[in-house]
Amino acid sequence: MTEKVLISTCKYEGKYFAVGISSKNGKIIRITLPKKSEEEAIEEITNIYQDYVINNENQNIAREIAVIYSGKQSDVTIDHLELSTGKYSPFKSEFMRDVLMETCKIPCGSVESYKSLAKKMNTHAYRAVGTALAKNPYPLVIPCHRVVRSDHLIGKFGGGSEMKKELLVKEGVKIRGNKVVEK
DNA sequence: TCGATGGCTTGTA
DNA sequence: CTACAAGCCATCG
Repeated sequence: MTEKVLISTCKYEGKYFAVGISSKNGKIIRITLPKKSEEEAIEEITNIYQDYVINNENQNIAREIAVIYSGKQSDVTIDHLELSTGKYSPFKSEFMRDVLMETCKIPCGSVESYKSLAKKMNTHAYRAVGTALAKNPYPLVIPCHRVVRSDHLIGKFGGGSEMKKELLVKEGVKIRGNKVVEK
C-alpha cells in the first residue's frame, strides 16, 4: 500500500502543527493547519496513513510551516512536496494536481478567484476547483487561502474563514469586513 | 452506475 | 443589502 509515514509536530503560539514525511523519499505527504491540541494535529494524518511513527525527526520542517503561518517566507517549497497522483497519493487526480499547481503561482499579497483559476485551466469547473482546494494536502505551502470568491468575499476555508482572513491580512492583502478591497 | 454534494457564479426579485 | 434558483463539473458513496 503505502510506505511508513514519519510524523513530526511543533507548537507555535499555543497551536499545534503536524507534518507527515514519506520514509521512502523524504518528501512531505501531508501538512496540517494549526490545531488546538497536538493529538488533533497528529490525528489528521493518522486518519489517512495507518502505517506511521511519531518521532519528531523532521521537527525543523514542522517549524517551517509555523513560520509560513506567521506570514514569513520559508525555504520549504513545493520542491519538498510529494506531487504524485493516484489512489494512494496526496493528489487523487490530475485535475486536483492541476488546480493546486495553479494556485502555487499566486504571489504573496494577491488573490485569485475560483473562477479565474478555472479559466486558466481552460475549464468551467470553478465549483470543482473549490472541492480540490478543500482537499489541499499542503495548506500554507500551497496557498489555497489566496483563492477567494469572484465577488471578492473571502469564501470558505478548511481552518475557518477567520483564519483565511488573518492569513491574507498577514500577507498584506487589504480587507474590509469579509471582502477583499479592490486595488 | 447514478444521485447527492460542494471552500462557486450569475441572475432575478 | 439579503434570498433563492439554476447552472456548473469533479468527487464520493
